[in-house]
Amino acid sequence: MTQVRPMRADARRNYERLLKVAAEVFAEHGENASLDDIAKRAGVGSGTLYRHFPNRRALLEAAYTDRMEALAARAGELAEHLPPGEALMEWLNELCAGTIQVRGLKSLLGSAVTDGGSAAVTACGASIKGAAARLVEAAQHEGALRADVEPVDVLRLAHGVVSASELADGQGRHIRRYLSLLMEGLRG
Amino acid sequence: MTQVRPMRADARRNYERLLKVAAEVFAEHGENASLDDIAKRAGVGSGTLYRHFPNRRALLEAAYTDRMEALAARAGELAEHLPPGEALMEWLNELCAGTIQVRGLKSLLGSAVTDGGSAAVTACGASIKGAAARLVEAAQHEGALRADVEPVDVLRLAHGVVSASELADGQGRHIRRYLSLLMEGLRG
DNA sequence: TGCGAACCGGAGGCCATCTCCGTATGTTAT
DNA sequence: ATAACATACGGAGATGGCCTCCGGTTCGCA
Repeated sequence: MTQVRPMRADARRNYERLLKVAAEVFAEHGENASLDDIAKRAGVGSGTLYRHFPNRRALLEAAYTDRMEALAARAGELAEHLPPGEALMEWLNELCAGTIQVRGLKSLLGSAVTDGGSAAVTACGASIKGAAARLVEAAQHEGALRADVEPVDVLRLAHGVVSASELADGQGRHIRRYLSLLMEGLRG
Repeated sequence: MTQVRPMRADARRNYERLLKVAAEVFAEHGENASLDDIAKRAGVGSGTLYRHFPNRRALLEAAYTDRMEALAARAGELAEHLPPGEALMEWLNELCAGTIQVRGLKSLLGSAVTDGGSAAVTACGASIKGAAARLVEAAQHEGALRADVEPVDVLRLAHGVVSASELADGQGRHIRRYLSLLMEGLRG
């Protein structure tokens, strides 16, 4: 999957700048920020942007891969220090909080758990799903979670909690409450 | 609130055509359908559209008022024939199903339960909230619902269930399941 | 029938997305 | 060092959506 030939130096420079700027702009203005504006702020023509990232989603994904991976890694830490049920709850809480804070992350997490979407399951989407699966299964094994829900259901419902919370205030003050309501239902 | 002078005949005609076409187009293409396109399909200049409906939201609201009112009225019927808890569940189910079927209704229902949004609470938003309040309070009175949730929380969470369900398949096949999970949590 | 008020239509300004291709720059071999 | 080639750049411009503005039309009333 690595390039046969390494990227040209200028290409690599631009690629990196775009990634950095995109992360900032998406976080500030949300996932619908102007791509031309991102290109401009990166000191690059729009053609260059579209060559590196064929569409908005591709750029969004590339810009937030690291955050997604961090979130996935966080699941492991929590699993070590907390009982399965609490670990799941805490992880979902951090996931939702991150989703609200970093505008633009939401649709990315959403598309990671979409069925009929683009066939290509992105790497970071897989990480998140893997992390969720481990936490969910551990919780189920311990009886802290009903057996008839799948990890992907949990992720989707967490996404739903974020949506619900956004209606309330946009700062995520209701996340914890809505999430514990949800967990109550998931407990069985 | 009624017009001092009745609308001119041509104005009324156009107004009505726009409403009809808008309902169709929003249902088909979602809330982001092209307004110019709606105007064109209604055989009207875009100026005319914007004169009657200053912005997208206004048109959306006008186009779906009847559906919203029907949904609100449905709450009363269900309350008569079912015990409170089931009535609420069933009503939420119909609400969510309608939200998915008629693309464009979702954001309308969403903004009805948004806090920091436009100050003007629309009439149909109030109807929906009233209907929800009655069902929720009846259910709480009977002990079928925990006492520390407000009607608006329930509506927001239902909106969240729709979001979750949309990630799954776009036809709402998971609504019932997700909703009963939610209700489980809301029961206390 | 004629007049004023009400209303219409669509051209056009603005902004965003995305493509295309002449030009510039990095890279490699000599 | 330099030539020569592949690679990448950039920004003009096509397309399409939003919304405004105003010359022209139509309606309704006397």
